[in-house]
Amino acid sequence: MKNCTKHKVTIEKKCNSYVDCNHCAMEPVCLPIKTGTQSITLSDNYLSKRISTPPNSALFSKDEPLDSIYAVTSGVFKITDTNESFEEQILGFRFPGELIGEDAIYPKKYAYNAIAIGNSSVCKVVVSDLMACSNIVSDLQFNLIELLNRQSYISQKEFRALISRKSAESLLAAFLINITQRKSQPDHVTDVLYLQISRDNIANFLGLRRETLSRIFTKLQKDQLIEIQGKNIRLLELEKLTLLANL
Amino acid sequence: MKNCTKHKVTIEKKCNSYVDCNHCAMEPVCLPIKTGTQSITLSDNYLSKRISTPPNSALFSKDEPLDSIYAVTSGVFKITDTNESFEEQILGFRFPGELIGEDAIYPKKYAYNAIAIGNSSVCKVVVSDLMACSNIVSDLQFNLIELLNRQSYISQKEFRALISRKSAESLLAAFLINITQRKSQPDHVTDVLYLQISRDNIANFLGLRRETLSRIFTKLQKDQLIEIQGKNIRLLELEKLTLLANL
DNA sequence: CGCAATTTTGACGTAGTTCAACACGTGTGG
DNA sequence: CCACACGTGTTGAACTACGTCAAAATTGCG
Repeated sequence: MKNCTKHKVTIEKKCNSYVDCNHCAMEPVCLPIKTGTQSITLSDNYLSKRISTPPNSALFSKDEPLDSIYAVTSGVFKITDTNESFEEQILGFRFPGELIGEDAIYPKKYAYNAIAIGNSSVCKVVVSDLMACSNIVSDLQFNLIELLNRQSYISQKEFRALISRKSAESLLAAFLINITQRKSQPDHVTDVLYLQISRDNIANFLGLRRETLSRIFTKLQKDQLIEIQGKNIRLLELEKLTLLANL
Repeated sequence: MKNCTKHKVTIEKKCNSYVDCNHCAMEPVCLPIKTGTQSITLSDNYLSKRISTPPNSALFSKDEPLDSIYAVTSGVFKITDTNESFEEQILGFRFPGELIGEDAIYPKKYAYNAIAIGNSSVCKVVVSDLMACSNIVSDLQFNLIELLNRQSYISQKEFRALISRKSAESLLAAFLINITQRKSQPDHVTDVLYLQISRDNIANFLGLRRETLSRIFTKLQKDQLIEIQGKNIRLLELEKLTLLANL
């Protein structure tokens, strides 16, 4: 647990979206260890360990054997694959409080690349250690199941915004809403987004050309639905945007 | 376990894609119970129970509280949601050997509707029973984690074929390949598909108009990549189709 | 400052949509 | 048995949203 918090202050200065252990996706796994009487030492020794990741650095790459599961604590990560033409294909993003690599348990190797966007940080949990712990601490295994399901839920939601060949306008609206919800802390919902993600990355993810995305951005601004200042975006009409997102 | 197999013969006659327990997604959960000395009776009493589902019947509906997880044993199911315009939106399909509803553990309610296409059948596992068992049988919980991850892996693969705004041709190629892989038993890969799924459902899932889909189907046939006889489709050039699927 | 990377704007082409008609099979009722 | 409706699938012609290519504008960084 110590490891989860010791770098908190320095990172908060750089990036407003740091999450502490209370808002961390890994909490259900860390928590029983923290409170359980039998295994406090396990956690302190190795269960979760903070790692800082510079911009564009890979947490892991596709097809590498599963080693650890990560929880984002600050910054943003992109989940990518490389297509036959060796172009990057962005499959999703991961924000603070969300997991990365948790879906590699089945084929025991990572299904995608995980790359930091900007300065980011994660808590790393070595899977073999986690499994070893889960044999000792009875609560932990069920928490783990819930935890994996929660991330699966988030990923599915992110994904659903994409399908069904909506118009580019709907796609972007859905994307903005999805991002806003995920970046908002449960206590206070923000309507101002700092999008660390570049237009190119958004366009890639949405399956649009950068030019098209740019036009849609300016159209939404012209229609008074959003206000753009570089990477800062204010959602002016959340209801209208939601309507637009659903076609 | 008895429940998993007793209807086998009758169903095999109607539908060639019945899976027995050895090929069932639920096997890692059923198996330790079958072999473990302590809990044989649990399984026989209630753990898995076969249910037949007539065409267009719903296994469960979106937002219903989580009750059971299902493993498809024959037929096909579609996973759907309803958009703001009350139109059906198909999110995916589930074939024999795959799970349905397994991703509802986190918010404790189903995230979609599950509807049978044609006569189908499932093994039903009540989640509360499963959890109760998993406290008793030590192997089971870890198997469950793997099991959930496996389905998550299958779903993600199905998803990925959709994204990135490929051409309609690539979309259909990717869809056909995905379906073929999932319907093939691990021992023998088929190149002949019986598509229980209607063109309308495929078009809906791929986000295309039925007219467009029809044109693409005939184009692929004209190009000698597939051979169409109603709902039966033979993949003639698997390599070329794979190439096409990847853009 | 100055160069490179990123984002925006404009003009034109195309893939997929839209709308409309038709074809086929199946079930229903007179 | 035919007439008709209805679901499903195919085909044609005009329209449009997005892609493509090219260039300008803006941002960010050494």
